[in-house]
Amino acid sequence: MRNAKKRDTRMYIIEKAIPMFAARGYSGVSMRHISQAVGISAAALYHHFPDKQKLYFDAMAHAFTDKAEGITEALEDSGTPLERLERFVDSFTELMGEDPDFRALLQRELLEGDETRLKLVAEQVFSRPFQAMTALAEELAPDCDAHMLAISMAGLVLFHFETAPVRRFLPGGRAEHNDPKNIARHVTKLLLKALGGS
Amino acid sequence: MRNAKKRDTRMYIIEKAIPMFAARGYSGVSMRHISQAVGISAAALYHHFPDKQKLYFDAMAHAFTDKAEGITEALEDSGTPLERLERFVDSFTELMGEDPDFRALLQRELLEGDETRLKLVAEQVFSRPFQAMTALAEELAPDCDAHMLAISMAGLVLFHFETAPVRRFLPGGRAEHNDPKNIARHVTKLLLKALGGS
DNA sequence: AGAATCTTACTTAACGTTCGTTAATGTTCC
DNA sequence: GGAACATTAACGAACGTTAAGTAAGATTCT
Repeated sequence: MRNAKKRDTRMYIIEKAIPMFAARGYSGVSMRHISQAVGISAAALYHHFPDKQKLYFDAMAHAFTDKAEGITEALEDSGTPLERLERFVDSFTELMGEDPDFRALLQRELLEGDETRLKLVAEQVFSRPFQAMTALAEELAPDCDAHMLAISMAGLVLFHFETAPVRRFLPGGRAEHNDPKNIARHVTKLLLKALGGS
Repeated sequence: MRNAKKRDTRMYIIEKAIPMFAARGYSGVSMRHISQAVGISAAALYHHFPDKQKLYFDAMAHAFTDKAEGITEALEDSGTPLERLERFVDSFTELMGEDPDFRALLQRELLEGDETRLKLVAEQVFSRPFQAMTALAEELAPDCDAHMLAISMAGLVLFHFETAPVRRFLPGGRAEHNDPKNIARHVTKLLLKALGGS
């Protein structure tokens, strides 16, 4: 099948490109770098993508698909608000721990700030889970701004991953602080203290 | 004075380069871009810096100097632990709000992960205030890991700035959520709930 | 069925541009 | 006159991208 072959190569290119863009950013990765990693010529990339921008966009879109499902489920499943909070922290931490490329690409998008791509990220990836997060925030702390509390819940988890490379040079930094299980436990404890005893 | 002149130009280059590197990253900014912004030829840059790497390093070092002072003061001044916590959140939020380039450069360093530069950031910028933060964390919640709690305190503030470009596309996002005063108020409230009623 | 043709997925070679950097050459000021 | 600070011009390499050609497999025609 010609179509199957083409789609295979196309997907293989995307899968090779994702960690490269995650590590070195859009302008830090050249078409020749990608072609070398894939094992084809640079010109061949243009049979699958019209230009570098589209390759990057499609790679990012692929890296972001289906990332929100687990989080949304954890939030929308039955249980008390506090149980759902705990499940959210666990699943969000697990997601960030097991997919560093997703996290890096996300944070690069936040820095780079291209409007089109930010809108894609917001609407296709985070809109639904974030809505569930604000709903949960509303239940847990009606006296807080739900939007801000939802952001705080996510940031609390993400920042521990984001700072991992620098924390080993900071006083008291130990390897176990990078363990997703410990991160989830710490964040859960903190959030339960803040929101549990109302 | 020839020395004064040279240092003026050198400092002017650095001041022009900082926002460019913050916005587009190391590989997204060329020597010609910088020279154009400064108003001299690209070759003239090499009278002040041996190469692009050094220019970037010096620009980063300059962007990071004296950033920790205000935070350290807020943490080490007298007062109850809760008062110091509140002052820390206020001064840290103010710092991030008034210097977006510093924040962007910091987050780029966390992503890019060059060991030498990360060590500089850790030791020259964050070592002392972070030590004060862990000391405060120890006082506020002896049952928590102080290192992790200090990271959480910082991440709680930073993430609201980091997500600003995408939050306007998320449900419930409003402009007032980007106001440093509101961010500080929200974070303080949350942390006081978690750590205040022990 | 088998030759002719078309399509797909790739190649090598090259394009014009931009990159970081250097060389050679003024200019300015003590 | 000699540092210090700038210029213009150019280097080779790498950039994104295009052109032209090829090998193989599918499709069509007789």
